[in-house]
Amino acid sequence: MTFIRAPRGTIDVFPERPEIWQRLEETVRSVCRNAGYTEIRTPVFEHTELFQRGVGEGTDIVEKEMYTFLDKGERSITLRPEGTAPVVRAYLEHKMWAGPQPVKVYYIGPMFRYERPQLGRLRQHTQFGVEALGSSDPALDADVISVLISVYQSLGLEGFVVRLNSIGCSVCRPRYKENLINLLSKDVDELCSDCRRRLERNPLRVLDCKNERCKELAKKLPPIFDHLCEDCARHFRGVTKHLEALGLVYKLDPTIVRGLDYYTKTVFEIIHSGLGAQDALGGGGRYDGLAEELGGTATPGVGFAAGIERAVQVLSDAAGEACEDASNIDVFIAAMGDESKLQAFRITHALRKKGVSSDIDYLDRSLRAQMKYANKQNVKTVVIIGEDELAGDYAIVRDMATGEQTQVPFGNLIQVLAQNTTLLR
RNA sequence: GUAGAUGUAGCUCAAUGGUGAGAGCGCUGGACUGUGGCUCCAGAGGUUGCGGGUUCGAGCCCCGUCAUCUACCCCA
Repeated sequence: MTFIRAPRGTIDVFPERPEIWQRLEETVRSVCRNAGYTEIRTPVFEHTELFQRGVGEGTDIVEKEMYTFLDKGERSITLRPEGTAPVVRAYLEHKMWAGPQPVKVYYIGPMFRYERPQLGRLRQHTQFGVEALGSSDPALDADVISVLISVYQSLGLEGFVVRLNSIGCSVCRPRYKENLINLLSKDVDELCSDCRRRLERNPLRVLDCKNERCKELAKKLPPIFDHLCEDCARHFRGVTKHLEALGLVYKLDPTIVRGLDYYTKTVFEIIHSGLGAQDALGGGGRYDGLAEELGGTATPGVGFAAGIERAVQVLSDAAGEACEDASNIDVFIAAMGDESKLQAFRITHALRKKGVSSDIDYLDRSLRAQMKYANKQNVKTVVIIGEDELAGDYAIVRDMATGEQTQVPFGNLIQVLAQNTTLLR
């Protein structure tokens, strides 16, 4: 019988990491609340069609990365690979367009993609994100971007860069693509094999190829900024104007494209050098055509998604081993003998009711071993109870930092420990 | 889907094709019948990922397979 391991591309979060996760999630919630976003929780699985239509048939996500299966009712179900399409689905399904606009929501939850795992890439990972629906105001694009930045700033993270681009709309993007194809087709033989494929499927991707020769050719190509239609150009100027009004630093980058079909106009990424090849902490953009694509009323929207695991990675690198010595409990009660142990059990539970975290030995260990254990747990105060103490109606309270011990009558013990603990905290 | 690297104790790693596969850390116990950290002693813990092959003999060489890591494609 072989041992069952976690499936490929999944992880257990447990050593010191949960603390970073909690801090991150709390920060996301408070920053979002502060900016007027309310939480939305959508299902972890949806009808496969939602992603086929929303994310796009030609995308890698839909083409080869979805966890899709038939349920017992023969429905095709897919574990959500991303959060935007489900949120837009919920917006349409609950007729949120009939209420006050814009609708600003945020989410935190697991996403699933069937990929080969590597640094910063898992099959189940967690994203937080926001979506703002019902307005095409460029100020809203800037609002969304500012939330993303604020989360990392609030966490004290440094060294991230925001990259910004516009990929136009259904009017100007096809024209630009056509232009690229014309310009590149005479150099087809010089492109790498990937780019030759890209030229047919998504010419914009040639712009951010890592191949040296392709980069040279890409440099000669005109940036998309020069080819935006009047509407898109004006919108883009609006976004940069609002970012600058907040003093937010960004880098214009005509090479960023995005892997999902629904993006229009604004697209952006936030990257960090400590992440390896997958250097994006998060990314997003505007998706003015998505609601209609899903069969609903036309509704503009803008949002982003960011990876929790990736943020945890850079945060824990930054923190180093600083947060190692946190203890789980305030007071450990070491006891010898059946009667003392029963007394210790009572005291432990009485302490917990007072808000003092406390625990006892469950392995019938010697006093020495119990002390050793308490020390390993970084407990600040140990209470010692044996026959002598029971007979004398007191307990020994030991301060583990100084080694000082005092005798405290059982009658005062709870109160003394409670006071002690608040002082030590 | 493709490529490379790596699989030996709980962890990090040793071991020219040759005796019974070792060390450090960790864990448990003891020296100290009732007092942690330091020190010393002892103990537990291994199908060398799995399956074949070559060989008198394989942890080591060969083939296959699985897993992990990193990278490509692409993305959080």
